Amino acid sequence: MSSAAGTPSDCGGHRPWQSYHTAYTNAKAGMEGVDREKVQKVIYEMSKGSKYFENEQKKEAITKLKIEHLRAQCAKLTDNDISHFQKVAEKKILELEASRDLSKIWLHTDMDAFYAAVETLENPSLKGKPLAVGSMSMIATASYEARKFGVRAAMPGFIGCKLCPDLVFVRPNFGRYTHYSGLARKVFQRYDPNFFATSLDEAYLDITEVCSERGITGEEVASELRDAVHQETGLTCSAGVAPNRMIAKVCSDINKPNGQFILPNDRDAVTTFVSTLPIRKIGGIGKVTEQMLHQVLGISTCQEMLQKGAFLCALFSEGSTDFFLSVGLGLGGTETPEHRLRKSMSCERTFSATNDSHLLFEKLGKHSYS
DNA sequence: GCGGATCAC
DNA sequence: TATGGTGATCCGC
Repeated sequence: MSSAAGTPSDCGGHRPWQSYHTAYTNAKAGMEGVDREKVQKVIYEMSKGSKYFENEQKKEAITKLKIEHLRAQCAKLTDNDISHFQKVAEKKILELEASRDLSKIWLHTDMDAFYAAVETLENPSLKGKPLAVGSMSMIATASYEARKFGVRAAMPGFIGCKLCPDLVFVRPNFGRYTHYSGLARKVFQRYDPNFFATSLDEAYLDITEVCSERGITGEEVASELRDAVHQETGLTCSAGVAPNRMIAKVCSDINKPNGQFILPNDRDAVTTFVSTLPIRKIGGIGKVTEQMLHQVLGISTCQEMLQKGAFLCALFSEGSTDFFLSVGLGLGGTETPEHRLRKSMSCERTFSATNDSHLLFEKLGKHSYS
């Protein structure tokens, strides 16, 4: 199985910070000129030895085991197995291709550094300053000025301070974000009354109708909508336009902030787009899945999902392979999903680590009904 | 079924 | 000093 050889992981060497990757060490909009090596080192130095760090390492060890297991399974495959799964994959790809729908135009919008932008709007003295909305424990959103220092959402504030000593902190004011979110949604409503929001600052719009009714392109709708959002909220947003939601979401990130990217409803355009697209850009593929697919099968781009289709079918569940092959074809989300009700509600709070059984029993008592 | 893992925001 | 909260889904046991 030499074709599926992963990259040798050069971990635990003399530059240990290079192998410590957290959710916020990823490339993101606004991080272009950042000295990644330096940021990595600071994060590592400040994390090293903490309980959090230990837990991260434990989780990494589990991922490593999973990868070993998948590699072993891979090595067991006979030529017969492989040609069998090759046929399975080809059949599946044909089925998926037959389901391709290029008749819809989807738009994904994403407000730029939303919480930080709202706080700056409410308090203009913050303009131009590196700003973190959150606390010393957790940063919810970082302004673009802060991102230049490597400060990012989901990073603990004390590390942000180390990276950017002049970092200004503002506590989150969710009432404000809800208000501005409502203003933006009023705009979305005009372009698609059935639009659906995935968070306060993101939404998907099916703009097929508005395009055909007004005889305008997706690009024109995106410009107009972003203009209107700016007029009515004072905030900027970015947009992506594509034949399905999966790709539209990727597109909205390309020219962030205050930009847009349009992918035409054309099969070639879509396949060319996914041919070099890193799988990590796709919603649903996170740090772990990326590592597994890369280190077991050598997959980095969406297109490689198709080339390694037989191995995907051999190693993963039907649901997973369907998803992976769809990613390879650039398919995903053309129908408007039916409105679904929330299935659960919860409320939790983290308390500081303790071994004190008295404190723990007290917590337990407060939270039990009996 | 349930709990753990993964993912997103 | 210090690494979140909420909701969903999938998978293996």
